Amino acid sequence: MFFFIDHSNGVPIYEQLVRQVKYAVADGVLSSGQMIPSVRQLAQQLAINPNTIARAYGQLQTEQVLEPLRGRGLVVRKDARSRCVKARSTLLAARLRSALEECLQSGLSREELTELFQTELAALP
Amino acid sequence: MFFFIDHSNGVPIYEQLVRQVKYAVADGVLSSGQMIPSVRQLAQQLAINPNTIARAYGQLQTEQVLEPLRGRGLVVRKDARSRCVKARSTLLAARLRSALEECLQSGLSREELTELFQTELAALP
Amino acid sequence: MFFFIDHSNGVPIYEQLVRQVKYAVADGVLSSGQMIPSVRQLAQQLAINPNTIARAYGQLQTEQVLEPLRGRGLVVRKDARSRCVKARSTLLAARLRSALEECLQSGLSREELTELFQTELAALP
Amino acid sequence: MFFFIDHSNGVPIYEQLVRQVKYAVADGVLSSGQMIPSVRQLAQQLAINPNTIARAYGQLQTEQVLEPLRGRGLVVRKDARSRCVKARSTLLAARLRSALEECLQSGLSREELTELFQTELAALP
DNA sequence: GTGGTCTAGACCACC
DNA sequence: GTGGTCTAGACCACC
Repeated sequence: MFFFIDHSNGVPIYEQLVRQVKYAVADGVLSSGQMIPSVRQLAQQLAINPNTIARAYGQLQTEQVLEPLRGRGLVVRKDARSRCVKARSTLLAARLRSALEECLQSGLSREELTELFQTELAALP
Repeated sequence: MFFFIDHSNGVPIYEQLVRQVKYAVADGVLSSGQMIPSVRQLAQQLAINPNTIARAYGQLQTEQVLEPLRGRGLVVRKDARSRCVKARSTLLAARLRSALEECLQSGLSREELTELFQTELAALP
Repeated sequence: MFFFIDHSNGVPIYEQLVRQVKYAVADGVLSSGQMIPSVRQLAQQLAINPNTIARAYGQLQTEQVLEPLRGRGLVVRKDARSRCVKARSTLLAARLRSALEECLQSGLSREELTELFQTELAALP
Repeated sequence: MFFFIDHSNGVPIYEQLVRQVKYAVADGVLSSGQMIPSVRQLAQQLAINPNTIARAYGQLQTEQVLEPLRGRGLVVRKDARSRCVKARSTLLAARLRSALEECLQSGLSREELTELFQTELAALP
């Protein structure tokens, strides 16, 4: 699977999972009707407490991204993609905006910030 | 004074204070030898518990940004600025980088990301 | 457990704990991966406020001696020993040096000081 | 004068002064009947709050090391020397002992400690 | 007046 | 269960 957990960045693990599932659906990597890994399987794979996975999956059901397939597991809802695309925009914009705000409040000029953006973007794989 | 506390963003208050003091020193808003507000005074002004301020000030001493004038208060160390400029770069770069990483991992292309950056930057005051 | 708190020597309790944990790791009494007592447990055992323990544990994380297993507790980092050996040397040398300095500045000769050292060392259990 | 104040070692300034006066008397650098600097003069010279000097001098009177010379200042009592020699022994022995105790408790062997002692002693001016 | 430490206890996220 | 943060308030040394 394609989930990456960062144990050290302070973002709750279940929250990282929720986001990554949404991103995968938005991006089409996970498509409607597709089954996602079982709680146990993913817990083992990521070496994470099953409760944490369950919590993420629960939230994704509440947010109408996943739905249970009677006794067999969870699948991506067929109306999930547009919802996830929207969610992704919102989440990313908010994340980026708050980083930019901190930069400007720290005294960085817009020019310095733009330069920093380009440097960092270029440095990413 | 020029400190703004966001009680809702999950970042610990003492951590927000530590950063903002560093930014202020880096930016020259606080300069060497200058006294910073007393624990009690700042606590009252920000409506925050004095212990929380003291914790931030303690950390800033450990990081050699502030030094005590025994019994009189805390001042910015004379060698603090370059240290804070460096710290600011590190902190902001890390913050921005992790936001960009999330954007790219979510499936956004570099072009979309650059566009998002410009939109968000333009929207900020 | 093997921690001893001296409430009367002026050294902050959390600082005594930080040192003793470092010494225990340096000495191999605590080894990598080993869990340390929980905040509440140690607080009860030493009849100390949990906050004080938490403060010491927090500092030990900052200094990369301990790391969290989220939701389960704190363990000694696997690279902590060499760090603690170094820290122990530094701490003890500084402590001893400052005692020796005071002795010499007081007018004691090196011979008298050496004699005092031997007497005191012999008197210790 | 021959007083050295270390603002960074945590020992209260007045306590440093009290000790140093006792050491000077014990060592014969200050002898009976000799006047010591006035509160104001010493405060200015050491760039220290006069209250702090006054507190140290007060304690030295209580401990029968100094006595007032009606309206003209403080002098070393004529019976002060033996008292100070005794005090010096006690103070230095206690200081050294507590350093040695910490060393042994940290896991250092007596041999390592003796070696450390010799190294540190040799390194002092 | 200043900061530093500690206690007591609440609340939180995570597991 | 775990640690982390914060509030409230006491007490201390120092100036």
